[in-house]
Order: sequence, then C-alpha cells, then structure tokens
Amino acid sequence: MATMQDVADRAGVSAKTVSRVFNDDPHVLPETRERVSEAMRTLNYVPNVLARTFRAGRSSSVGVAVPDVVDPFFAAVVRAVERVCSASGITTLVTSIGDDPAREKPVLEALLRTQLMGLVLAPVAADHAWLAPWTEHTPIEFVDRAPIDLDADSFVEDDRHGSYLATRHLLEHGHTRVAFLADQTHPPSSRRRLAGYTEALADAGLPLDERLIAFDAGSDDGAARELERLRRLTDAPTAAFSSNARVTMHAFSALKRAGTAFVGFGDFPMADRLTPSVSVIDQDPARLGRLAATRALERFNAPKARYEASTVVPVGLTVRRSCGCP
Amino acid sequence: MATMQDVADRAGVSAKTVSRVFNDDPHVLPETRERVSEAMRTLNYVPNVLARTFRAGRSSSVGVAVPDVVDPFFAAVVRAVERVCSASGITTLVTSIGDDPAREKPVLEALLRTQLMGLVLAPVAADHAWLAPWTEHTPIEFVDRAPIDLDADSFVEDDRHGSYLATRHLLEHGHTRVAFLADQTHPPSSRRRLAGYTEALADAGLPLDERLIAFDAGSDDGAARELERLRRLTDAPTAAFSSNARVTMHAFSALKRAGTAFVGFGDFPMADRLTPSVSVIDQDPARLGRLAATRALERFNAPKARYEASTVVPVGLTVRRSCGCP
DNA sequence: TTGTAGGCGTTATCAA
DNA sequence: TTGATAACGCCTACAA
Repeated sequence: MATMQDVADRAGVSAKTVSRVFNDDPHVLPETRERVSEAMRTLNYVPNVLARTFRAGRSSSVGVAVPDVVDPFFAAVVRAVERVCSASGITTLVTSIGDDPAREKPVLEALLRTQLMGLVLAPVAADHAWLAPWTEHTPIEFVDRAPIDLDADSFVEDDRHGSYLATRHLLEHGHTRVAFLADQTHPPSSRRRLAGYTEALADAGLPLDERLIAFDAGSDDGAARELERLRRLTDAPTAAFSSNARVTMHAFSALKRAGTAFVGFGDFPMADRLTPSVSVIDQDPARLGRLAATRALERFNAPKARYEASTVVPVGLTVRRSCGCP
Repeated sequence: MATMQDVADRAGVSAKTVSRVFNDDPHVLPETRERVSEAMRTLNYVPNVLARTFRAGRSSSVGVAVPDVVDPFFAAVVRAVERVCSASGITTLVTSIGDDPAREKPVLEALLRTQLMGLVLAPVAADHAWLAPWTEHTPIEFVDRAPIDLDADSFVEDDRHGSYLATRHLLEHGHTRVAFLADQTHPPSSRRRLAGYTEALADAGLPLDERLIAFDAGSDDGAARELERLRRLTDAPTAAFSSNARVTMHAFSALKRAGTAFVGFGDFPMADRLTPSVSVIDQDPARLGRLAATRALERFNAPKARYEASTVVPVGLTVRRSCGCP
C-alpha cells in the first residue's frame, strides 16, 4: 500500500504537498498538482483511513444497535440510519444486541470505544445509567424505547394512543371482552400499550379484567396456550389486541382458529396477504431511524445546541379484515 | 479521556508498562500490575481503539455488504456474520448496497478503505474485476451470488437443483404447463434457476415454452400483469415456479386469485401461515453467512493456505399447500 | 507556493 | 522486569 511519502518521493515533492493535493487545498500550483496526481495514479494511492481517523480523533461512523436486524421493524430502522449517514459519507456500524439484556453493556461498550460520531440505540436492557459518561463524548439517540435513568434523546411511537385506537376500534365492533396479548420484551412500551388499552375500555365504561391479559404470547406454543386459557374462561373474549408484531405473528394461527377478531400493534410483511388480512397500528420505523440519525449528526456538529429530548411519533390504524371489518 | 501516559504518570511507571498490563503481558511484577490497574480504575482508562487500530494497521472489523438489510434473507446473512465475528471480538460494518449496481463500487470502496479484516459480499453489480487489487489485502467472500470476472471464494445455494426439485414436484402433480416467474435481479442465479426448471421439464419429456417465462414479476403490479398475460395464453399454465422469495411475495395474491399451484424458491416469514401456505425451496441464509464469515477470518489468519473456492450449499423442498399437496 | 517539525496514542525493539 | 525511543500515516502550525 502506497503512502503519501511514496507518492511524494515519486513526484519529487514533500508529503505535505501530496496531502494538499489530496484535500483539494488551493495553494498548490496546477503543474505541481498534476505531477502529484500522476504519481498518485501510477502508485494507485489510497489514503489510509485508519491514520486519518486516528489523527482526527474521531471515526467517521455512526453506530446502530438493535435487538435483532432480522426483525423487519429494526431492519427498517437500520436502513434509515444507513441512508441518512451514507448521504454524508458516514459509515454505519450495525450490531444486533440479541434478547439477553446482559449482553447489552459489553456490546455497546465495544461500539462506543471506537469513537463513534453517534449511536442510535434500541435497547433491550432496563437500565442505562452506566451510559452517562459516554454521552459526554458521543450523542446517544434512543429509538423505539426510551432511556431509563439516563438523560438522552428518544424517538418513540405513540404507544398509548395506538393501543387506544386499536382497542376502541374493536369495541366499536361491539366486542365487550377484548383480550390483551403481550410477551415479556421491553416492559416500558408494554406498559404504555396496556395503559392505552385500559383507557379505551374505561372510556367505553368497561372494567379491566386481569384474566384477559396474556403475557406469554411471544411464541407459537405460548400463544396457543394463552388462547386456549382465554377460550375456557366463563366469559371468553371475542376479540384481542396484540401488543406487538412479534406476538401478532406468533398468535395469528391460534387467533384465526378461534375466530377471534383482532388488531395488532405494528405492521409486518405479508400482513395484508394473510387470511384474514391483519388490521394493524401502523408504525413508521424508517421515520424513527431517520430522525434519530439526523439528530445524532446534528448533535455531533453542534454539541451545545439545545434539542427536544423526547419525540413521540404518531401512529395510525390500518384497517384490514382481522378486526371484523367487511 | 485518559491516555496511557496519564495512567503511567499516576502509577509512576512508563507508558509501555501500562500497555503491558493492559495486554496481559506476563512480564510485569504483580505489585506493579496492581498499581497500574489501580490507576486505570481511578482514571477510568479506556484504550483508544483508533490508535490501536492505526498502530496495528488493520481494523478489527469485518464488512458485510448486501443489497438490502430489510430483506429477511440478507438480514439472516448479516446476523450470522455478526454472530461469528462477535464471538472473536470483531465488529461488523454493515452496508446496504441498494438496487442500483452503479452504487456498488463506491460503497464497497468506502468500506474497503477502512482496512477491513474481511468482506462478506452479496453483490448487485455484474462485474467484479475492479476488486482484484483489493483481494490482495482483504479476503472477499461472495455469498448468494458468485463473483464475475474475479477470483474469489463464493458460497451459494444450489440454484439449479432447487429449481429442478420445485419444478419436478409440480410436474409430479400432473401439471404440464408450468410458468417460470422471475424479476430482473441478479441474472446469474436467475439463469441457473431457469436451467434447473428447463432440465426438469426435459426430464419429463416436456418442451420449454418461452411464453411461460415471466421476467417482470418483481412487483405487485408486474406480477399481476404477467399472470394476466399467462392466463390469456391459449394453453395457459396451471402451475408456476417462482424463482425467488421477493417474486413469490409479490405474486402471491395474483397466484391465489388465479388458482395456480405454485412453489417458490426461498422461504419467507409467514409463508407457512398464508392461505394457501406456500411450498418453498428452503435456503439457509444463516449458513451461508456463517460459512463466509468463518472463511474470511480463516483467510485473514492464514492468507497463504489453500481453500475450496466455490461452496455450493444444498437446498431442500419444504412441502406446504400451495403446490396442491393436501 | 512549498516544506519542516511535531504530535495524535499505542506498541515493537532493544537496551538497561 | 522495566523503560527510552522510534514508528505507524496523516495533518496542523509555522517557517521559508
């Protein structure tokens, strides 16, 4: 690999001049510039990014850490961040944290050590206090899930309102017994979604029946078990609100079998092609990613400016068939 | 940010000793080690990864470039690479190339400039000759699609045999008119899949009818148009082989509407929940990613060893309902 | 316009 | 066992 010095030797100039040519510094005679360019070409000179980065004290990349890139929701976040960054010539360092909260800290530390320009994070752990020292050097933007015990930007969907919409829609179809399906992942969102559900019930003058809440619907088996339990209730539910896409996908077959009307929080691929097609609360993960990445770069460029810490993105109801609509 | 020198000063030793402690060099007295560790703790020392990387002349990351992280197939590849790498403390640099072949070169160059340990690549462009100089410094592993005009490792599915299996299965159901559905992406795989299809027809003593080949089924509209065209043929097809998951997903509704029996190349989320559930040729993207990442690291560690250049991973037929099986 | 000196943080080399 | 020195490739500050 040719270095600046190699090019300089060949062109009969100093390394600094090569540097100038490379960085389009105007203080170079056209003739010199040409000689240097020539040398760069013949030697196939490629600047050493590592050296530049080191010198600059900052890498030119943004990190993205999500629970799982295979989840379409997070994949969309990742792609949005990539888009924003690549437009500025910034590379993206993607990591899947996985389901285990204990892995989060080591994974993020490894990322942050690389002197990122910023980090877009959809966390799985429930405590982010330890990130505080890092926020002084690196803008950290939370997406989908707000930080816990940490002062940082967050970009989240309107969980409460989405759940409210979904539940109300089912109630408007005449259902009075609506189950709430969830899994154990990220309690804060879950809690907000439960709150929207409860609120819709209350507005309809309906009581909250704890037995209608299923917290183990995150797998095919779990969903089947929970739905079987619900079916056996004396006053069995006739409708269900699934509080996230993962649950909706796993519970789909069981819901269909039981003939239960349902709405899910979060769209997913082929939801509109299933029979019945699935009515969903429509999130916009790309928007979350875009906003977060943009903010990260803004903060990087103007660390002292003041920003809105918490951004709540509205969600809407996409009506298809599973809710009972014709 | 504390540097080694800061730690050294505080512990009353030289920077090199701190380095030794940090890197678990045995040639340090336990007592010295303790003093240094103490200083590291109080100063909250974090090694400068940029400096280390620069010094080493190599980043400790592996690149992954795929057409689109949102595509579940490539997402699975990405995650597999991540898994392999993180097990060795190596970070992963993920990039979506997008659909535009022209973007491929600049995107990859940006990646390669960062002195990657290796690159796992699922290309969209049809010429890789320009990568030749890079392969001397960086192992480049092709997945899903083989390199064109370049000598590099490749890990691909058995396209031909998979298509053969799918087509034969449909023929065994008694169909004699089987359409071939494709889009324009990556011709080499497409061509091999077409070959398998043709071969199955030939083995059944059936002629290849060019009119049954649809090359524009990569979108909902395109698929609908193509199927309409096929429907109007005097001798319309009663079955179809979709040559990739993207096409299968887009064509699903139209195929269902037409009552056509079909098998798709490549599984996708919810394929088993659709009505009819979709019979597919089952690929194993995670395996491709795992193999490629492993090879990249092997080559990095032993650049001179000899390896099998081309690996073809077998595929199988997952029978569900769309093929007409009861 | 061009060049020289110096340093970013770490580690290899070699000497003590 | 420990330390001084130099070097990785580039760029900023300053000098010529």
